[in-house]
Amino acid sequence: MMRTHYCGQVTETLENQNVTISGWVHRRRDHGGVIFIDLRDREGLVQVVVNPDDAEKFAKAEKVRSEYVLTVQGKVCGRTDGTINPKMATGKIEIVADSIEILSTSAPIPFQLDDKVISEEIRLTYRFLDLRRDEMQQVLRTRFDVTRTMRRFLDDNGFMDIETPILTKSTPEGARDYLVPSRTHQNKFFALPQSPQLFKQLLMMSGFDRYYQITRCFRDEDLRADRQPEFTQLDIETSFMTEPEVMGYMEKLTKKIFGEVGDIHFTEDFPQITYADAIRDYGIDRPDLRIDMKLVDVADLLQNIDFKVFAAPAKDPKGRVAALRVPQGAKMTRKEIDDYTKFVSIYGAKGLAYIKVNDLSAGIEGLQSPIVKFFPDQVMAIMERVGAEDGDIVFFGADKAKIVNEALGALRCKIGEDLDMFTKEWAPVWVVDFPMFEVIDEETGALTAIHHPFTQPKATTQEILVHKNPEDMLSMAYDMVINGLEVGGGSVRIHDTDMQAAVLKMLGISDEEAQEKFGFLLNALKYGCPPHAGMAFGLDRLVMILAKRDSIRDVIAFPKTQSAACMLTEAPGLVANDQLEDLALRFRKPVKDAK
RNA sequence: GGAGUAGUAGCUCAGCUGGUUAGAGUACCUGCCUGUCACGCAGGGUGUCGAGGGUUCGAGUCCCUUCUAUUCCGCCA
Repeated sequence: MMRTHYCGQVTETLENQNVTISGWVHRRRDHGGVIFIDLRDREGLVQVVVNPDDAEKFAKAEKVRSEYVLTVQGKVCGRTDGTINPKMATGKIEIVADSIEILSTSAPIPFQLDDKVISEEIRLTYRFLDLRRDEMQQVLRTRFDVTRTMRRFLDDNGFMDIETPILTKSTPEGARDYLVPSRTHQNKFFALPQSPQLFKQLLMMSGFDRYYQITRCFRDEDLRADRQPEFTQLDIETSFMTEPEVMGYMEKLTKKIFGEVGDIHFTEDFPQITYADAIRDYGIDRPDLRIDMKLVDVADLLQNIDFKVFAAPAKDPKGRVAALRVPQGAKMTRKEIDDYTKFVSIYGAKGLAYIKVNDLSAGIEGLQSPIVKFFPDQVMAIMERVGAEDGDIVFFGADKAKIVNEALGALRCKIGEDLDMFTKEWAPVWVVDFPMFEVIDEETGALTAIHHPFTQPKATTQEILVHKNPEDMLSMAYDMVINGLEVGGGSVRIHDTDMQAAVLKMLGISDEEAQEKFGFLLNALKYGCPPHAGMAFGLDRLVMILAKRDSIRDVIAFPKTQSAACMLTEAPGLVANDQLEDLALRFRKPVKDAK
């Protein structure tokens, strides 16, 4: 027998019993006449004592090194006063070894498991060792707790887990697809799913009412701390449910996950904010509501001043002039302001004007700023509108609305973080009333769907077709945002052939293309489609915030690097020529060399 | 595609304005040690300074190119 108990579970309740434990040597302390071995398994550590009463056993203990794998048989003994280790869960006892078996030796490992800093490059190259670290063991356990809670909730509420294909069809719009060449259909390709979107809609048409799946999705786009080329979604779809009903279920599920896994209890309904309000107040469609600051429009006050930097965007219908008041920010140094100026330049902002509020009662004399001289008559009205108080600093953004929103929106979070302006630990919010379309080409007016082309607009089919400003049309889409992170999104889907055709038409997708790319869906719509709606949660992101990590790489067992490579397996790799021949593929010059 | 940061011993890092034989902690190896728990003590080995090129009497240090990791912009319904 190799194990009667997990190392971490041998406690004083087992005193005087004989146990067999197996695990890794976490540390060995050799005192010459007695050897201590901390043995580790997934449940924790326990101290093994090896006495020199048996030469063979002792010789083995002397040979043992870190990360050897052992089976130890011995008696659980209470420790005497003074040798108890209160830092260990098993510190009141130790196992006095009767026998030791070395199951596997280990070369010295490239880093120590309790090193506080290890470069990510090394961690990912030796991920199997990195995952031995307690931190990573905990994170993966949290991840499992989350999926288990999800499954329980959904099972209890009549949802069915149904699998959908991984080898599927490339669809237009959206992200770049990962492609898989077909051997049996040469020169044709499968695509890995960006999400099971169309399949889950088809399942609704098949009558499976309430579906869920914890499934992998693939998008061949550049990576970020919260974006991997393959990531996991909790995918959900329901039939015959209204928008509020679906959102209600999703909110309940979310509360359950946070409650059970994180001991974080959201007692109130998640607030809802419209997309338009989110952009106006926070400059972004996934506001971090832990920070109280808001953007304030001041364009109307500045249209007729001589200061072109402000006046021009103030008059431009596509421009925006907004202020961000930072309470007690006037103590910022010149260098800090310069750094923030540099920060907003990332988003295309050409500058970052500011006014330090030293003494409001002194009027304009009490303001310190390089720009007040350009609009002395308006400045006090602006101070009043933003609610300025002594000791504040007010930043200004003036440009195209998109630039102002992104720059001040990002600045808001950055300053909130730098000055530790968080007013609460958790801030969930629903963002609703997304626009249906977005203009992607100013010249041609070409549209793209903000959510996806199967989202139901808040309009009739007729209205869709004759809408003069399609970019003003709203959709029945909703995002769940927690602490400024989009953790999930969904929508009510189109369940009517004509409406779907109308939306595709607005998107400039021809009948032929629509037929070729998702004719199967359009066809299915003809045969009795229930009203349906759903949502997808980003599992990695949920786990990331629950585990308080800054990157989803930390909550994925084997993640990819920023260049979408796996440091452990060295994927992607070359393949044999035969394999290419089977697929009727051959190399051409890499795009880089061809230039 | 673009901007920033980093790359020196197995690991984490120091190495200033260019100057002799590149250091520290830790790991590792050897010896000693019967109560440690990051055990202790003594001793020991150690490097393609990411790679390539250049400037210089001389480059870890300066310049150029490049690779890798990472953060962000673009991109990601």
